Parts: sequence; structure tokens; C-alpha cells
Amino acid sequence: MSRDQSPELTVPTPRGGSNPMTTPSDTAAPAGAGEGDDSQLLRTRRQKLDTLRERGIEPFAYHFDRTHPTTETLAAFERAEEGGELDEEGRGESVRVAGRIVSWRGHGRSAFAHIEDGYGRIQLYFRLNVLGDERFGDLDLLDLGDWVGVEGPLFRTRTGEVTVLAQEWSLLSKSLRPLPRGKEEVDPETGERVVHSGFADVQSRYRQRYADLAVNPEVRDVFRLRARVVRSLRAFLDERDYLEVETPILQPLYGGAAARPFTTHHNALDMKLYLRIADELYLKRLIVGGLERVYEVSKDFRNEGIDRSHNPEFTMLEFYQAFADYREMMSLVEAMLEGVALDATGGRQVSYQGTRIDFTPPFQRVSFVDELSRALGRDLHDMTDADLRERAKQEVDDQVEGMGRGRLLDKLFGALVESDLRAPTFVVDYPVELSPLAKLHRDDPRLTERFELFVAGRELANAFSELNDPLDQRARFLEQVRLRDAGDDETHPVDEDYLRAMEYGMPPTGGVGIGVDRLVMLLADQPSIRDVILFPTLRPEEGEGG
RNA sequence: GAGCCGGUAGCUCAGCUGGUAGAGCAACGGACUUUUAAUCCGUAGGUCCUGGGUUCGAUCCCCAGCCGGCUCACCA
Repeated sequence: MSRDQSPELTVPTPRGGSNPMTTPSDTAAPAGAGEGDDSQLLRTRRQKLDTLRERGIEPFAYHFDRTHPTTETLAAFERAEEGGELDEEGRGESVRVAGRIVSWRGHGRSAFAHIEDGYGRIQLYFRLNVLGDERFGDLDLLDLGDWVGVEGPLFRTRTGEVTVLAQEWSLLSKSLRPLPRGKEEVDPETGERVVHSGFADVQSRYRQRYADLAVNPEVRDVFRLRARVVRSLRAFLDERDYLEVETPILQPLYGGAAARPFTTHHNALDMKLYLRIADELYLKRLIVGGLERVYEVSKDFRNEGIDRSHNPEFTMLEFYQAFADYREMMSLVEAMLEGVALDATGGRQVSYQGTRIDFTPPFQRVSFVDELSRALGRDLHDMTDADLRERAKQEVDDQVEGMGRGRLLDKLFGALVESDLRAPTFVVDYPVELSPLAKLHRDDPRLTERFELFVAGRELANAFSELNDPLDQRARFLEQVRLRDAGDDETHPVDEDYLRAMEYGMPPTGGVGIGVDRLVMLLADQPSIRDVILFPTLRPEEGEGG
């Protein structure tokens, strides 16, 4: 086709040998792999692979016994140094380390390299007179990105860096594709790593997260932090005698949030199924069943837009506690976030995109109606639906026709109040129209006992005193259906099974949902939800999918 | 969905009033036995996002499209 001939290639030859290289034909290339990807860089690495095999070096090893990870190796040397345990040449014990080659500085008859493992990096020093002609010559077949294992004593170079003097090395895995690695230097003043022309294209970074992780250590740190956050959330609840449970992702009926679902189809049952948009209705069934405290950390799926704070699949923590009301849950959320901030970052305050955020309880509390009334300049309760629709038209300039009062209030709140809520702030007591699963407020039937927590202008948690009156719940569902018929496509369907559960009797219960990705964003100081999800949802690359 | 900005070598980016492209790093060959953004000499590497149009001639100008980023809207 377009690829008619391969240009002549220069290939490294074994030092002092007369090894005839394979011609750069396709014969060595497994069919399919890399086909059509005939860049010079890739072909060069393929040929090194062939040459390695010709020299009897297996490019993909099965195993390597290392004595320590890199960081421990360095620490061990320093201990030996302080303890006066080095030999007369200043050498420590022999170690075996393994990692990916991240830099290489050849000097003719010697070479320096750094390898990186899951913990850190360490410098290697290769010398011709240590390794011998053959093994030193074979180093020519290594590339940045290769995984190697090295054995030898530790010493300190003239510039003071603890280094492995390689007496033997082995190739653990050949890299056939160059990593998009920039050059790095370490600022001698601050000790900080400065990366020059690194891997920056955001789309490629998300798409090829493996390369992003391989090349950007700070990305690995974000996901380590994420794991600490999730572990801390679980520990907090486990300590309080909560039971971790798993409820269905595939559901015959969806509910628990106002969102459009994904649908799928089960072949054997020949039925439509929805991917869950929330865990809520199943977890409350468990409360009915007598599991007093339950929680679930799970993926939810919402078939809606994608932006910096929304990914179609995202991680939600929901927890429910019998006999608690929303006030009690508020205190619990405060304590939980304080604890998570401490566990994940070591402090109660974090800097998020230049703003200091303090998770020290108590958080501010404001009333939904007061805040929105102030923003509108009128008491909300005095405004008709038509008034609200008029204001919504002005403020959000959107198709507001067909929206019920609840949605209008929510739109206005989102447009006028939300983004100003920077410090952790509980917004409490939402109008009943926008909270179909929350109990009526004990002092004001126009409101529900509900709070949302906002941090940095974004919703982080949503909670209420759970509605446990099956008759009221049925009426709320029917109102949702009415709204759906009026054109709102994010309303709840009636869930008869859930109502049946309510009828058996649900104790008073407090429930909370926390967006885990958004929490990680805050604690890791990441501007986009895609930065805290390893493989965010993307349009498929050309040639993939539909 | 709207506005703005962008898509050029593996990576990061230049590219003037239109004359079919450059740099640094990476790669390849050579020199160099304590370097660390190693250094020095040399070489190779391009569907300038795609398709039209204008023009003798388009990476550049025009139109359409695709993809991405940012802002806004949407997403309780």
C-alpha cells in the first residue's frame, strides 16, 4: 500500500563482532503488532530486540530477586555510612535493585543511568573494566524505558550521589516504544524536580494513562492519595460499626437522584436494565431489613454532560444510620472530612487552586431559603412559580418552560449562590419540591430536613433525614411522575418495591452521599475530575469503537 | 450547546506580507572511565488534523468538518 520499502537502517553492532544484522524486513515483526507503525524509532527498538535474542539475551524476563526497593537501598547505605560499615574504598554492601531506565549518560567506557521503581529512583554506574567487553557492549542495546535489574555494591560518587556500581545487570523487559519523557533537572537550591518539555497533552495523558503515570511521578502521587482517602473513609465508618455492603449496579428501575440513566439489555431475561444513578434506595431497603448502619463505596453512572467536575461514571460513598437525623449526620460529616483531610494530607487545611480550605469543624451553616431569598432580593416563599420562572429566565437564560418549582429553585440556587460557597458550608433545609426522598422539616412543612455541603463552589455531599412514611413517599413519587409528564426527564419513576419496603417499617434514618472524586480533587489540589480518575471517559480514538 | 484559543518530527514548541518546514530533547553513528537537563562532532526523522476553495503556488488566506483545551451553560 503506501508502505513500499524500508529505508536502510543503521544498527548497533556488537563491539568487536561481525554480527550480521537481520535485514529490516517485516519477517521479525509479529503480524498485527505495530503494523503500519513504521516510525524509525519503533523499528530501531525492534531491531535491538532481535539483536538481543541473537546474543542469547532474553528481553522479557520472568523474575528478578531484588534486595530492596530504591528508597530503602539509599537509606540502608546512609545508615551503613554513619555506622562506619563501609569498606576501605567507601563501598557498602552489594544490593540488587530493579526499575525502569529513566535517564542515561554514556561516557565511552563508563555510563551513568537512573532507574525508577514504585518507590523512587537510584543511580547506576557501569564501567567497562568492571563488566567486561561483552556485558558492557550489550548496554548499547538498552533504551530509556527498559526495565533492568542490577547487582553491585553501593558507593557515593564525587558529586555525592549514592550509586550502585553495577557488577552484573540483566534485562527484565525491553521497551519497544519510547516513553514521552521530558528532561529533568533538580534545582540545587530547592531540590525540586524541574521537567523540561514533558508529556503535557492532556488528552494523550488521559488516554495513555500508563504513559502519564510512567513519566509523571506526581500523577502517581495523586492516585496514592486517592487510595488513602478511600481507605480513611472506610476506616471512619468501620470504626463506628457500619457494615460495608454491595448493592446492584444493574437495576430494573433507577432512582435516588435526579439524573438521566444509562440503559442496557439483558439477553437471557430479555429485559431493559439501568445502570444505577445512586445507591440510596437499595441501602434504605437494608435499613428496613434491620442492618442499622450500612455504607457502600461504588461507581454510579449518569448519562449527562462531561466537564471538569462531571464524569459519566464516578465514585460515590453513601452511608445510612438508623435513629439519626440530618443534624446528627452533619456532625458526622464534619468529623469524617476532618479525619480524611488529616489522614490523606496530614493537616486540616488544604490549598485548593490557590484558595485555602479549612476542614476544621464546625463548618458554616446557611439556610437554602435565606441564601436564595437574599440573592433574589425577595422572600422565596412569597414568589409564585411564574415569578421564579421569570427570574430563572433572566439569570440562567435557558429553556425554563416546563420546569417545576423544584427545578427552578435549584437552577437559581446554582446560578446565584453555589459558586460563592468556597469555605466548607452546609446549606440546610431545602424546599420540599426538590427533595422527593427527604422527610418534611419538623418545624416547616414547606421544607425538608436536608443539607448539602459545598466546598470550593462545588457540591460535595448531600444528606437528609430520610423519608420513612410510605404514604408521603408515594405522594412524592406521584408528584415526580406529574413533573415527568410535564417535561422534566430527570425525575424519579415510582418504585413499588421500595414503597413495599417502607410499608414494612423503616426506622428514622439519616443518610449521606459524598462524591469521592470531588473530595479527592480538593485534597489533591486537582482542577479536573479527570485528574483523579485513572481512566476517565473519553471519546474513542479513531479506529476504536463506533 | 455558545464564545475564545489550538491541532506542525516520538515529546515540547517556532515558522514573518503565501514560495511545499525548523529548534531543543529523544533516536542513530563517532569521541569521552565519577556524570547528572552530561558535553562535543556528525546523521536521519514530516499525511504541517481532514476535505473543499482562492492562487502560478497554501502549514499560512477563505469555507466546511473532525478533535482537543479554556470560559459559560447543562449536570439537585
